[in-house]
Amino acid sequence: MVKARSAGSRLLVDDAQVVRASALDVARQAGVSSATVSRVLNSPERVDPHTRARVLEAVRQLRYVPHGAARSLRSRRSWMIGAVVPSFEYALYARTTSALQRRLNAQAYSVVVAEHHYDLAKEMSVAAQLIEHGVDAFMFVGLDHAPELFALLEEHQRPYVLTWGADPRSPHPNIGFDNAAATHAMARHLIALGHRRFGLLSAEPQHNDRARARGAGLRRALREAGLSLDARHIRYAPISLRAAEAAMSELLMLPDRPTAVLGTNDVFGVGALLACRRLGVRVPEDISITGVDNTELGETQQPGLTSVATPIVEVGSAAAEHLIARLEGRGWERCLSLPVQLVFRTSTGPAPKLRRSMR
Amino acid sequence: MVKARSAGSRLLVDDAQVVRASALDVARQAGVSSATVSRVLNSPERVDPHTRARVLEAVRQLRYVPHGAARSLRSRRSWMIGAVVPSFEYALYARTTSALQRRLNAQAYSVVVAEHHYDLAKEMSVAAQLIEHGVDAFMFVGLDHAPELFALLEEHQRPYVLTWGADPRSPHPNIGFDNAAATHAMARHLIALGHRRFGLLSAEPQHNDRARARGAGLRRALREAGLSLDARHIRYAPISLRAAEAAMSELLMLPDRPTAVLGTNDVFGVGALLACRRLGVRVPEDISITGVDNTELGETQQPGLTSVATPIVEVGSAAAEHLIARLEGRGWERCLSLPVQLVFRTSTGPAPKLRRSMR
DNA sequence: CTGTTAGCGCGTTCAT
DNA sequence: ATGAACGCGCTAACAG
Repeated sequence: MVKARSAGSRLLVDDAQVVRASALDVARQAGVSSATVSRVLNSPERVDPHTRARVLEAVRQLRYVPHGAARSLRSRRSWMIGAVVPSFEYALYARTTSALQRRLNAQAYSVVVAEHHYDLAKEMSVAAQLIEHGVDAFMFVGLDHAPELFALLEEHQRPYVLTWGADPRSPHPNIGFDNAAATHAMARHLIALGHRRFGLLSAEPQHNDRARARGAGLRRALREAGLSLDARHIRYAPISLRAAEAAMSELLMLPDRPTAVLGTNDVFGVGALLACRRLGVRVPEDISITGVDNTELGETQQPGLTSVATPIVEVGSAAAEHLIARLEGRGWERCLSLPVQLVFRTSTGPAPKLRRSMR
Repeated sequence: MVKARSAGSRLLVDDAQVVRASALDVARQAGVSSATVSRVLNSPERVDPHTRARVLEAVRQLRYVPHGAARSLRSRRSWMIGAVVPSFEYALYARTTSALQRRLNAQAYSVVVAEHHYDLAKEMSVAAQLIEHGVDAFMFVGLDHAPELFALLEEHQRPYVLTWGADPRSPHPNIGFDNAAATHAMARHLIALGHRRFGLLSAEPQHNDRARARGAGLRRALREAGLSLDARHIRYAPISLRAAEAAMSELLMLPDRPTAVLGTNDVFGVGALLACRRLGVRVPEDISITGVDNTELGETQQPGLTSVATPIVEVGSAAAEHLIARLEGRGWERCLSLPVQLVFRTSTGPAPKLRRSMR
């Protein structure tokens, strides 16, 4: 690469720009000092309108782009926010990230994303990497995280917000919804339909508070109805259609298989539908299937998957608001719980044994 | 915030760390100079194993995290890569980004993502924002971009690679697949099944080379078969199930509606299936429907959506390889075209008029 | 193999 | 309202 600029030379408008223009170049072009250029960009009201116009014209001519690293080094703010999510598959967390980004971009923040593929140690290391890159604040998914992660955030004084879960008693700021209430309501609905034998299809609950809370909601509803969940009717699997379908197939082979199977998200629900389809089990006549998160994947199945609509987009916007408020020194809430809503479709119906008597 | 460090004081291991440790702190702790600390971190082989061990121990004790902004400012590399995609919805581009990130993270790069929602002016402005943040290189989706974008990249000497399209004659490095060939092959398949009246469901082709190429592939196959595409059988719509369903409903209302409708991606294909379902049109008996990209959304429909598998994950990995090679000064190819493959499911069948004679 | 020195580009004093 | 001078934390260049 050619070094086109020699010490003291002026970078004229029509120069071949092999080196990017600096604030000093802009200053010379406008006949002011670099301090004034900085002021025009960061606190324009503190500079005379005429000089301001001259500077902005020079900025335009030289197509000056401030050097973010230098700015960050000096001002100790990078205007970057880290979003650390489990995965982009199935567009679940991606939709939250997208909403976060939309809101933050409007305030000139950029979003740096990283996936950890449901590995909390990996989550810790990507967060460290992002801190090194200087991100000002973080959004994480879920309430379960490595203690070392919180220590790291504390040590580096980085604001953060946990999402996709809501716990008023948590010491960590969180914005989400009541995962247990979602499945609790769903289970009550199924119990009212006469179901007594339930199955659960879930992600591994260890280190995954969403899966754990969603399972707990089901268990609580059953307990309240004097029922219980047979351990043989529980299957944990990775979050993928294939794995969910395989797990559901196992449940269907059981001699006393459940009449209602609750998936802790729509991927499990749809995987269950696929298994039923392949094995010739009729839904909802023979068995009822439900999901959580109300995705288009579930909505478009036949039968349509009964699910719980979770406010995953709103969570992203609210997380952005929260972080902006903190970075600007404004007040903020420690916990925000947004409502969920059951969405009834045709994958649920009366329990088989009771069909006749309920008609 | 308390300033815990006074000039010249040593930051001991058990100090309350209110200020993050700097390379100088590590150097003092290890009894070396800050330059040696830098060397241990950036070219460890150039430092004596004993000193290296002492430095690393100090790094560990002080939980030192290098200051990325200072490093970027000095070394003129940020170790950040920008990934600018149209959208995260439907996990299409998200899967490519995810693969890119997986590969780049392994080389200590972080990925900064931004969406432009199919707006090339917005794309230009987010790219400028990312340059300001100092990203070293870019991945973009598609071959169509604002000329100003390329000027900006050129001016700032940022390597970039275009993806999801392959054009050997393009001056811009690109990694993707032959979008026209995908729909061309699909159309030939449908023609062989006896179809003569085709419909096209597509994203707005202006400024969207994928949509344009996919439409062109269909047109070419028809031309080669002595057929043509009736303008009334073409519908452009935003990429969403709702919009696709509405557009398809219009086609179905036509007196001489097509017997085969090609969606330029699976979202259009599934939207078309939904419209048929709602209006009681049988697939594939009354009409054949196809998509592109072979998503699980299409795969799980009934009937399963015939589609074209595009190597969107491989494109992400290859893009990462390409950028790493360039950033490390190694050689690289200007164009890489990966193969696509038809995936036959049950949304396609013989054209209605020919059913009897073909059996 | 290691230390000294200088400066990356900006924002922020403190002057005027 | 504007300019001069300094330093953020790090790494490249050079010397030893």
